[in-house]
Amino acid sequence: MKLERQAIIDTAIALLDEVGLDKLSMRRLAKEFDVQAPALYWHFKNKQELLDHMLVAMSPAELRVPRPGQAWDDWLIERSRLQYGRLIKHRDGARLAAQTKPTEDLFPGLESMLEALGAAGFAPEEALRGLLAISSYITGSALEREGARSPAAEAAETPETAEPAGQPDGMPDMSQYPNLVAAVGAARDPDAVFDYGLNAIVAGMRAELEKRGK
Amino acid sequence: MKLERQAIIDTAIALLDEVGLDKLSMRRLAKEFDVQAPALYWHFKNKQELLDHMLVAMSPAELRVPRPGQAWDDWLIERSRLQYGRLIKHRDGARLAAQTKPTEDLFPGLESMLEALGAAGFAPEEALRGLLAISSYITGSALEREGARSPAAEAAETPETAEPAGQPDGMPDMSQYPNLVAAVGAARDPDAVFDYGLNAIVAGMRAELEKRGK
DNA sequence: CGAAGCACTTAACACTGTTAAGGAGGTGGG
DNA sequence: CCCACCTCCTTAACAGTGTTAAGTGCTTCG
Repeated sequence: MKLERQAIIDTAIALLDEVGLDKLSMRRLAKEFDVQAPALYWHFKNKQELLDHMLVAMSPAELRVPRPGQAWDDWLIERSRLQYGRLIKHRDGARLAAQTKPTEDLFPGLESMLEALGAAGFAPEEALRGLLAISSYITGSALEREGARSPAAEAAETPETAEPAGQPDGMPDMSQYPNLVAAVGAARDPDAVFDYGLNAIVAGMRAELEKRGK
Repeated sequence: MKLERQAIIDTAIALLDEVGLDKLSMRRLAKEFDVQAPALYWHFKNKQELLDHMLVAMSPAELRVPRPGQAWDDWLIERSRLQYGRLIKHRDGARLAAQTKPTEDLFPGLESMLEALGAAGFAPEEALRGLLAISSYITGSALEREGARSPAAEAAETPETAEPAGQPDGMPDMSQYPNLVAAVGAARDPDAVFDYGLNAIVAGMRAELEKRGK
């Protein structure tokens, strides 16, 4: 395989899916190209730069603008879902996003989105504020999702059938937490939780727009 | 200083503020106690366990329940702000939260909150869904905030030099991004951005409650 | 033919988390 | 009194990390 910038990025992403972020080392990545680790430093000045570009490669370039005739809120939700999907599609994708500061490669996409929202009636500051809130929410949700499992979901993992066996060691006494037990179902479907908050933020933006429209 | 579990956690947090997450090593922490690094492994089975407890120590134990007479939404917002504040108060606090899965130490707090929301009329699943969304939003926002700076704010400075063999982008020409430039002010005040999304999610919960109340 | 630059190698540095084995200090029991 | 035991820490070491410095073939060009 040829050793070029984009090839390295792609292979690194594939390797990330395979071994996870912790085991993704320069030496391990170099091995994928039958090359010594320092060779990578000719193409990237350090590991962080490589990670940055991996994240950019994961971020959707599509949907920077609504489809023809699509309402701004439908488009925003669709795009956010897509971005969320990209993050959780790759192993440790959110953790990667967490330790990577955004590069200026995102500027063009951001600009297009601001323009689209501007066409819908938003002032640039309003639009950016909404986009930032959504962006934070997306990475936070993806993070919580891949955090092995959310605490409530972990509680749900106790098989109902194991009840007579008593509490397995390490498992706390769930009867202390009746509300939590009753609520566990909500955490079972992380996509629903994500949509819930996403819709709320978009609704907030819509309210702002309507109020100002009057 | 005595070498006890809680003392280690507290010192580790202080050290985190001082040197940052990347430089927070077991050897460095041990030095704070005039002790060799492996001594810490008598108190914690590994570094991750220590990190977990650091995060718990940062999470607010107060406000698990509304003040007397306080409306549920005011309480929820206040508590969320508090938690957000705790995260950004410590250096790399959000990054720490990002690489730490929640432990069951959070169960009691969660249970109290579910109970409080239940008293306000929420079904357990609704309440948990809202809390999870808010929690995601908090860590995501804190993360984005400490990510040095938001992309737009970064655009405001830009003392960068050109890349060697990179894309022909060269120096970012900000005039290409008029909307972004116009919106930069919104990113200047991250607290306002945070409040914006937080209010939106809480408003979503309120709407759900009112709809069901009719 | 020689210079220049690219793309890589080998060797090494300064770290990291973590384990194994052992030793000092105190406590309790026979 | 002495030996065993437990707690808490030490020293030594392992396997691995990101990263830099110096050197080596290879291609391309003047």
